[in-house]
Amino acid sequence: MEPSPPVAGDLPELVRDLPSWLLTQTAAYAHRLVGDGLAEIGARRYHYRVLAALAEDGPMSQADLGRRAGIHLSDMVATVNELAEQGHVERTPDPKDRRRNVITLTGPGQHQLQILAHRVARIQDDLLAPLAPAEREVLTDLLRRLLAYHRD
Amino acid sequence: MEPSPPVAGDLPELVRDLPSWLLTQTAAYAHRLVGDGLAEIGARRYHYRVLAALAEDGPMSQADLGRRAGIHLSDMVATVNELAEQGHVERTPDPKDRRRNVITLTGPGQHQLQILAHRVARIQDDLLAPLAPAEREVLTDLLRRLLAYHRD
DNA sequence: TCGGCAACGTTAGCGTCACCAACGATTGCG
DNA sequence: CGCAATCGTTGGTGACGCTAACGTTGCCGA
Repeated sequence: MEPSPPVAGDLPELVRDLPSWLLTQTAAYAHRLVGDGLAEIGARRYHYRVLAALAEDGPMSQADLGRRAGIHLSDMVATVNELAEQGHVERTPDPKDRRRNVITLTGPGQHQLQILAHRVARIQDDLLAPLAPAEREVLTDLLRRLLAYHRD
Repeated sequence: MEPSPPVAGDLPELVRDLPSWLLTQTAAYAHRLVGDGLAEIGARRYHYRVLAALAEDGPMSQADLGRRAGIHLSDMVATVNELAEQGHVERTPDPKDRRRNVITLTGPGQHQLQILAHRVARIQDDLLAPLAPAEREVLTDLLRRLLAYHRD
């Protein structure tokens, strides 16, 4: 379902300790944990992002939603299709602007978001299992700063 | 050349602060930095890993090399092809075992490895730019522990 | 000694993720 | 009023790591 992370147990020294290597490897595990965890209940990462955005900001056009959730416009089509099929969102034409679809979170969608959020939270715990609470704080803080820096 | 990292400037709260999100996002930037940096001189990540493995352990079969560098057997074909075309490795049939190719690092290959290693080191610096030396240590330590844990 | 199993290298193809290009339909600005 | 921009949609790209299949070659036990 998800590609496994690279099995590299013990790479060359010149690679093993590179921060970029450590980052991409741990990210691969994180990615798989989340992907598998969501797949178990028939969901995807994109679903979670979209539902979260809708819950926080209310109904909006497909394009706005994509921007809000960091999902490419052309990938929104399938994502909204899937969520609509599952009954978690509704896609209705905007009468005020007939180019647009308005995407609305349904009741079941709100419930699904809770389920996904709960599951995702548990996965974070699995991910950070070997770290003490204070260390988890340190890690997320460092990553947040790195991310902010590179986002410019 | 490389897919850009997700542009998500300001995702929903339910996503923004997840460790798995921070990890995969920073990893995406790291990945792109390295990929772009190597592409500028006509190299790939795989090239660096293969050359590093050869430099450390000497000539070996294509399969062993793949295992050592954490590269799938079926991806080794193209990788070795490219490196051989560039004259950085040599692929010779093993007279002792005619199933095998023995891959050898050439002189120019050693030189190329130095170039790549230097470039990669500079990229690590770009990546960690916003962090103080001590913080960099903390980050790599935490990541190393995460990785060791999930590798089981 | 030889029959079958295992390893090697190779080709082909998949699935995910994020992307780009192009298109018709619609809107809104100058 | 016409032209540019936006919206949703389709189809395709490229990197990455994977699986499946196949012919060749080596090895080991009966």
